[in-house]
Amino acid sequence: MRTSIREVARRAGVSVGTVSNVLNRPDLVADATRDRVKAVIEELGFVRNEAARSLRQGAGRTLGVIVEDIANPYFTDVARGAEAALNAGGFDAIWCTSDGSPEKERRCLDFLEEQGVSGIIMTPVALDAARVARLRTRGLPVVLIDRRIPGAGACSVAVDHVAGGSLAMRHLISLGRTRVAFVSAEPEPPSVRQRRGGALRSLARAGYSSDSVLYVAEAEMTANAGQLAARRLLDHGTLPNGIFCANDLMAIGLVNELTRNGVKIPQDVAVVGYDDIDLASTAVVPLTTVSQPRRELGRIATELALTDADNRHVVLGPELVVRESAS
Amino acid sequence: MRTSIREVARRAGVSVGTVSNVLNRPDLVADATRDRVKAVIEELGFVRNEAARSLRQGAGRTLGVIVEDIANPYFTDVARGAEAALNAGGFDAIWCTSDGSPEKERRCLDFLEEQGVSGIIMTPVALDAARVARLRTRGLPVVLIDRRIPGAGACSVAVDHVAGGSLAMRHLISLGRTRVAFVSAEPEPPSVRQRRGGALRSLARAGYSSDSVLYVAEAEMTANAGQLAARRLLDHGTLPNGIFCANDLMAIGLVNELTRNGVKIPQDVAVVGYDDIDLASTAVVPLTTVSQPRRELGRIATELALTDADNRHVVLGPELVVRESAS
DNA sequence: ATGAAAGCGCTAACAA
DNA sequence: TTGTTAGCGCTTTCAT
Repeated sequence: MRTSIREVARRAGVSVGTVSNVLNRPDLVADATRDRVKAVIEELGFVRNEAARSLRQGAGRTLGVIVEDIANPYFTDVARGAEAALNAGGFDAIWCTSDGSPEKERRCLDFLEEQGVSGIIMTPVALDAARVARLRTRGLPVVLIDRRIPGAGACSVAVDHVAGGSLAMRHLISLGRTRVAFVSAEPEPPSVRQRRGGALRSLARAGYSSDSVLYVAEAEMTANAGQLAARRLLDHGTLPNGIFCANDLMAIGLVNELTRNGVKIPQDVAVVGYDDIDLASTAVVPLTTVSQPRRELGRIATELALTDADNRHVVLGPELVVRESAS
Repeated sequence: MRTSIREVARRAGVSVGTVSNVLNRPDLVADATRDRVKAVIEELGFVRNEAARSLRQGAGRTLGVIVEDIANPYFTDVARGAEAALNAGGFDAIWCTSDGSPEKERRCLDFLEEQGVSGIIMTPVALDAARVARLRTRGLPVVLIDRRIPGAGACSVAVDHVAGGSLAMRHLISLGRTRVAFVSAEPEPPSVRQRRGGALRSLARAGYSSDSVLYVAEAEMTANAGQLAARRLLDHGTLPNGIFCANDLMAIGLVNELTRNGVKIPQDVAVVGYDDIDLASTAVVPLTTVSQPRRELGRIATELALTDADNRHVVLGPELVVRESAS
């Protein structure tokens, strides 16, 4: 059986209230008493029962974080940024993984609500406005990463993907690579669609027709999917001279497959990724990519969640990181 | 304010006990009543307060999982395996990340204990036997992944790393690659030391001197560290003709760097990794590696945790996956 | 089949 | 400065 505050009180010869004070407002307790109680706590290895605490207080000191895919370095980096900020603020994080499934996302939300978290940070998959609105009415701050749900009162932190796509495309254009392919996923996440939109617009603005833009979509956004995309492009006949991938993982799989087939990067094809994950800089051909301030994203999300702001939307600027794969 | 069971009871015109029964033992409740209560629950979006529930019941239906490094695909795969099994058993997981820091590990344990989890699965960093023993006395099952702590009563699930290292080395030997380097980390995790031990023994058994085995250690076990190791080997003068890396991430960074420098893999150097992460098969040179049944590892850990076994130790067998990098 | 009520461990308001 | 106590929301036992 777990030792309770009562047992500590008994052994220290004080009341439960005093033990509670030692735990929560030590300055109210006389030095001698405090030391004695602390010694007993230490001796017994007492750990406060958080269930009772948050039941009593009505709110815990934990935030829920729902991540779409734990295997994707992009998400894990955002998560780390969030956790760091959160710990700094004396909070703890409860992680959940939605695995991109709306069903699992619902389960995660239920779980977090049951746990009585005092805020939720998430990368939404198929979140409906009603559910968010309900959370908001309950006084739960909800911060969405990289997506907005209009009219639900939730905050969001996002990167300007249109700008990011534009950045990537303008770089390809500056290298004279205007016969481009866009490697994406189907269904295409909103953020990726925005990147593509920004890219196409830049192409058009530079006076090039976007008719010739190849669109390759795979089922996922993994290295494996990138490899499949590369195979498809190779089979297609003539290769484009520039490729913009939906994310770095895909770019890595694609670059590897192209390299294996004797395609020279960037000479034959310039490749641009998105995210600037750790692996990007150590790829066979170090990857030119669009950097998203991921840790920062997590940090700001945490701040919004902790301040319980309403309807605040922060947009961060992406940055082009030029490496060998497109230079 | 969160709606409570009382509010549901009031609106449905029943007592709180009945609502509780609808939630937990629906068969005890008359059909009509049950439907009415369920309708109200739906309408109000009622979510059970888990704090109160587990306070009352003394134990929750959640397990704590402490992962060393959320960015390492090895751990995330184990975690996924664990979560799947756990959900199947009607449990939920609370994740924590120790980031390889003993200090943070302690915090995670405190947090999980406070949360009242009914078991802990972890990849220990610097866990002391006393702490584990205390958890065990409290009736908390503790399952360690890939490490044992003698005499604390905790269970463990591990892969036979000596066998794994041996597998890798014997394969290199069969390819005639006996001038080998071992790429590791400093400090060297026990599991990696075992792999190296197995490898060296196989070398000796095959009648080769292990004097010439190069030992390269970096600070981490990341792709970046692998790249640094490759640089070191390149600077060293003559390259070995076989390299065994402590894990796939290092192997990937190393293979990339070697490839960039015109080293042909496997012709000039054969490379073997460890883990068989997703990226291994799509690497520029698809990676020969030792596969650990990671999901399985997670699954078994969960089972041990849920059955509250004592001192049970499961050892799984690794498997050699031959791909181009050593063939 | 349903209701009434005790009590899980803790915090905070109040009393001493 | 310390003690006493109500009550957070729920489950469960015992009546009805």
